[in-house]
Amino acid sequence: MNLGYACINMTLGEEKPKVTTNRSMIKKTFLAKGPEYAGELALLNCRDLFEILKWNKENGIKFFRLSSGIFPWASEYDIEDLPQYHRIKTILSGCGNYAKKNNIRITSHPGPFNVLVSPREHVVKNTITDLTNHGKVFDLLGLDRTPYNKINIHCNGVYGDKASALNRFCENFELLPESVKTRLTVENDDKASMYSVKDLMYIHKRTGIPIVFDYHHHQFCTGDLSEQEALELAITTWPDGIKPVVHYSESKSIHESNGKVKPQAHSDYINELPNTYGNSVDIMVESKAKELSLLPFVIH
DNA sequence: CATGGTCAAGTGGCA
DNA sequence: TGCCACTTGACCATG
Repeated sequence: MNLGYACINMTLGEEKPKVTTNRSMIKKTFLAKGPEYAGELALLNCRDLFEILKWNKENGIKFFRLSSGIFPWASEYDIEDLPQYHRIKTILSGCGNYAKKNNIRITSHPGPFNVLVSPREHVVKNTITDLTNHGKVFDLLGLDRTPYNKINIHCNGVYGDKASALNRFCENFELLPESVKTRLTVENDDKASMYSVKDLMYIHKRTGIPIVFDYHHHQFCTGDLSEQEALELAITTWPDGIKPVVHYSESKSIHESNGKVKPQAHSDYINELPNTYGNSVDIMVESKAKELSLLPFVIH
């Protein structure tokens, strides 16, 4: 079992200059400076990715979620056309080799704007663009084309007709490139009206993609399954030889005894690890304090 | 140099 | 109707 954290390393983020893979810019700046400047930021982001991977190795952390912001404004240009492309390619290749050599699992979680179930054509088109860029970056890293290196999304929409939406997911899945289809996973939601693990089984049966079980979300959208039932149903969707991933976080409102905070909000730290009921999984911990929150649980 | 207002994208839920 | 939360705070104009 490996514990992972998402996108940001707080420790390195406090160094000067700070180590981060999230350099970006507002639209106005992108329009003024163009993809060339985006490439400069991407190059720095990629260099810092290597620093974070080294930190992870030195601190016994073998699971990390890559930021979706590593290439700012990636939807507006082709990564291959950046003037820094060859340098970026070399660096990412080095990052991927380093991760593989040290058994660091890298995954990603593209944002809520990715809506493969949308009835609106331009939304699906934008989704395909963003997911394709994630697949490209994973290919540049030389990561496996399997859900070991997953690109994980939510459905992100119901439109009052879940069955139709699920169908659109499966139809639009076929429009994705192999770099994405081979890595894509889908995660249960944190709203009762949305998709439980049970709902997502329809997608798994039609496309074969695995389901990521989120413990925290499950509390708000059970699909009438117990935690153990939902977890183990999700686990059945993973291919042989690839350890399933689960997401774990604790409720901020419980940590702070504050009823005003939405129960869905994540806490800074975690008090415990989830019950895996004896199953072997990798656990992505989603907490505000990032790597700091999992250090107490990491065995060196 | 610190700080606060503002920031690409889609959707659902809530005041 | 408008804000917030979600993958993740970070950018940048102003003082």
